[in-house]
Amino acid sequence: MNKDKKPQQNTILDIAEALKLSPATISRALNNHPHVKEKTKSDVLKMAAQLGYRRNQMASGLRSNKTHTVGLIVPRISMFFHAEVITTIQNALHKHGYNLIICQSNDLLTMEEELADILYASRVDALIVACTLQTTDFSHFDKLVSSGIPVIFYDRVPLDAYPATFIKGDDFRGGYLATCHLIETGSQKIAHISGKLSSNLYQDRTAGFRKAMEQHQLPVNPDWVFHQELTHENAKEAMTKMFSGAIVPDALFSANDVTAIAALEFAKENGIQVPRDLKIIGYSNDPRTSIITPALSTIEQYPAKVGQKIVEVLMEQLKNGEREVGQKPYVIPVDLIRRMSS
Amino acid sequence: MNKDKKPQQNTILDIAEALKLSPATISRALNNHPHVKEKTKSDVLKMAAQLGYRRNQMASGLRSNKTHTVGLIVPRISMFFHAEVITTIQNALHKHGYNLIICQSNDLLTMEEELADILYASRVDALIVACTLQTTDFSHFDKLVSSGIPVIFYDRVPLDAYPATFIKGDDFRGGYLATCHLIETGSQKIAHISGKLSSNLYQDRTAGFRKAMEQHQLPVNPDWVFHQELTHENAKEAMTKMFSGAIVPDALFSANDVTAIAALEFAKENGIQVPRDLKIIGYSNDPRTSIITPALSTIEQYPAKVGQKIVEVLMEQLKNGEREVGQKPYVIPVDLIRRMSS
DNA sequence: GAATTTTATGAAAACGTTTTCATTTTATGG
DNA sequence: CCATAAAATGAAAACGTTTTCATAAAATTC
Repeated sequence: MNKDKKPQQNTILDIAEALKLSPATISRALNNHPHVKEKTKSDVLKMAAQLGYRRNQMASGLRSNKTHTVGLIVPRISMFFHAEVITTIQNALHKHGYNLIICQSNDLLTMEEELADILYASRVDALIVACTLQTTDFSHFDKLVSSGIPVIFYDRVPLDAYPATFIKGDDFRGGYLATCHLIETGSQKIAHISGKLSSNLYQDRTAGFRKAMEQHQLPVNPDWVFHQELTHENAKEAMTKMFSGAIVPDALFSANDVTAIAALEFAKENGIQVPRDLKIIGYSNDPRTSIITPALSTIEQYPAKVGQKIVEVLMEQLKNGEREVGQKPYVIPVDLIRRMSS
Repeated sequence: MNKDKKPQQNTILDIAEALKLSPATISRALNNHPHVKEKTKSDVLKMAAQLGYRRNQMASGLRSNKTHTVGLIVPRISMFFHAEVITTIQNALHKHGYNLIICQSNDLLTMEEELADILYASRVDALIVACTLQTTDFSHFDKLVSSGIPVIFYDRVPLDAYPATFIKGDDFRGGYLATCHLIETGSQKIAHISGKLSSNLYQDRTAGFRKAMEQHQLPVNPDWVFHQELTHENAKEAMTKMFSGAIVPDALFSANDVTAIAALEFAKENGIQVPRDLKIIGYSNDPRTSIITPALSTIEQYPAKVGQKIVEVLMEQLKNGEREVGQKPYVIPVDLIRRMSS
């Protein structure tokens, strides 16, 4: 059909020819190299605009080993928190002239490994990762790290020392705040549904929970603490177990919103009044929590701030080349969102 | 720090040397070229694996004008429907060895234009687009189209003839089904909150609405039909207007779920019983609709099917090179999800 | 077994930049 | 105004593939 009219892209040579300059000078001008006259620079820029010139990323990347592309691995983009973080990252990177390749691991370790490999092969300039919940070994990122490619972990980060940068929410404080809130509103028999302790997220949230209980001299009933995959089904099962006992809890701190929602459903189905008989608080401020009846209290994680920080740190590292390794994680504050369920 | 131990990537030349073959043969073997002996192929593949060889995308792309990367422009990845479509697309493309660059227009036309430009410059092999609601002019995609790059529009597609491929939900049927359902459950005075008619989505959904009304010989009250941005606030305003009149509607078909939720909130706040006094149906089957009380009826759009179809059509076009232009849009069926609000 | 076709390989150019090194031009100081 | 330093430009190589064209090796035909 319209195969003939391929409007071939103008190259640096076209600009060179038009201005009677060498391609080398054009390249320097376009890259704002200090050794080129101001007048020449502006001439080149003008001509480039006039010819609709667009740098060929691949040629440029091949020669300079820079792709101007950042990789991102995330469990699932449909998770509200991640969607927000990604949006912020993308908009910020865009301003700095970087592209973003977003990949989903579907929370599978094998997928995460494969993606790390692919993104390494794609020669991304940097990598941003929110790990799988099962990721405890990080050797699949070694290649990147030892090639000097900045790797930034956020949200779900390695537990032990790993030569990369970490940005995380204040999960300990989140757990602490949530639990204190339940206590302050009069609860004493508090249950806790959390995730597998292989992830820093749940280690910290649970630690915050225990700290608050201890501080208020409240006992933690081991039968009311769950560490399992945080699915709807698992949460309902846990609720069933707890509410078939002789003594039942009067409050629940769920380490994510999905399980808090499941718990609320369970309560409704079983005639348990929320918040009168059972107070519930979740984690993440998922949009659903504000819509369900009664609206769920939860912990706000400020995804936009997380995204902002990631890009800030990233640009710093890309500029300075060398990064300080082994430093403390950057911690983004969290806040309590109080609603009708507590 | 660890600058010294950059483990440089092995190239095609390393394989060539190891096997005493020429780089040309290696390249052909890796690309499964017919003119290379089976034995040689397997030798090369084995050695490539052994050396941990990964093709340099940029070199390959520069020479062959293929990036093995597909661009995607979407209003917002946090919209449930789009998140699901993207996930499907990504997983499918991944199996075919393609990368996906996901970009968000934030529903801004200027952003969409800029992104089309950037992705063109990035030499993506194909482009997938869900337009902005304001996009009525599509000339910013002309460059891509006339360069022979497959462009696939989905969900929000151009209204008039444009030489590209379209994949859309059956919005007319969705509007029709929703309205018929309201009528069949006993409603007669049906209101309709829709979006701006600049988008095919709302043209079609509204057309379906009108068709159903006409077929059942019910009048459409023009004061009860709104064409506005489908935000929470606008919906509440519309509801206020309608329910301050002498006659009030007994059912509402909202063209998206956000406004259906807003309408439900309005009803709750004003003591209007749903579904007794007012039946409500939304559109898209957003996760929130099943969680709100009463659960909202809505229209399921099967985002996974949409994603699947997109990739199917895309791979077809990438393989065959030439695409059939000006053909009918591919239409993905929709279904009614009946819940408590109707 | 020579002539021809088919199959498999190699040499070298090409893709569009960036960058090193060399060279020319301009500015500076005495 | 010459010597020198500084600034601006150019020539050419390089990045790692793919691909055209040529050639060598193997298979086929008579």
